[in-house]
Amino acid sequence: MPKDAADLHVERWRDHWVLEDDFDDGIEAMTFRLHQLVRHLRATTKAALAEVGLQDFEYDTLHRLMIRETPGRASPGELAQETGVSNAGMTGRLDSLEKKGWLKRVPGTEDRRRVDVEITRAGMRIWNRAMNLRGRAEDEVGSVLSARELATLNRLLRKMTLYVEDEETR
Amino acid sequence: MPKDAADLHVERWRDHWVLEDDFDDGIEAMTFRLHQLVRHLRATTKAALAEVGLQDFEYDTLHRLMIRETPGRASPGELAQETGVSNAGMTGRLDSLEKKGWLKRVPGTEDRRRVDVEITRAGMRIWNRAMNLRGRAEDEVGSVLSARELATLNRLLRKMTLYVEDEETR
DNA sequence: GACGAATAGTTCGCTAGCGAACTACTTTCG
DNA sequence: CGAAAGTAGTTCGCTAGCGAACTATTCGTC
Repeated sequence: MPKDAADLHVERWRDHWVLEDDFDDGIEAMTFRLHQLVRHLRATTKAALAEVGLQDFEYDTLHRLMIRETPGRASPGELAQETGVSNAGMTGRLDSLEKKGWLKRVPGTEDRRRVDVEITRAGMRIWNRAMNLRGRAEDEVGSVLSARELATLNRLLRKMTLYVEDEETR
Repeated sequence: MPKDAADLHVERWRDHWVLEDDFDDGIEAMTFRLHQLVRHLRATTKAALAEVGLQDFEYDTLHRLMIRETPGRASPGELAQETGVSNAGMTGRLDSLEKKGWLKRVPGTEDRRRVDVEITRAGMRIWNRAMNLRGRAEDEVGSVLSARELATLNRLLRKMTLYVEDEETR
């Protein structure tokens, strides 16, 4: 079986270190691979988005806005939470996207503290184009797995994400 | 079977959108979960590292320096490549770590363009403390899987990382 | 041996994002 | 009903990192 960078990493690890707390090689390798895959996905997504003139934080924001239960509409706080960006960071993102005409801020009607964020037609168009490109970039990595393997992978990942989601609601 | 955020995401996706290019739900869910898990791992690692007074970019740099084939010694260019940070970014990281006394820069002997980066005793001590804490944070997530499941997960992840590594050496 | 190309690392101007503090508004409690 | 507490979003000063341009050095070719 060919070795990837995580295998080499774990092997070197064993060669060089006597560790206070024993590390689970399997978990160490898993963590290494997860980071590596996400790093790759980010890079390929970034390159794909550049083709339509979007940066990844722009796409991320428009995408999160569009895939909500109320598509194309959210509050800044909701978007901040769903993207994992701080409220201040989301304010900056919205400033930038509003300036480019891809979304607009509307004062909340019932609660004057609130702002409603709405995507514009221009925003929907560019999001749509970007999404198709990004999907293809991701398909390349996923396509090395058979349908059955992909289902197994998702079942195992879900086991961890359910735990993570539970942890995050406490 | 309980549903995680990726399942809900894919379901809503189907409800709302007729898409130009068909998206593979399995790949979409996988991508969503990978990002979610890495985001969680980053957050838990960050919290753990704060206990010894390290920021994640500091730990990342010291860790990459220590797990090399030449532990504790590398060039800035090598570290930049292995961490995925630009040369300019790595220069800034090294500036900061050198200032704190955790590593030092030594002029290369054979090639005067080069700088050798070496970890200090203080750097090794703080890295060691941080690594134990980080390992425990990661173990929590991985421990929801059985040993057999972890092996299966790693086998499927490796299939993708081998593809990714191949792509990146072209 | 000289010159151009390539490489290693740094500097510079800029950006996306953060934490803390702020303003404006809503809710809760006495 | 008014004051205190809490919430929504923004501002501000700062940081980690980037791309481009730079300096210093090495290598390759003629």
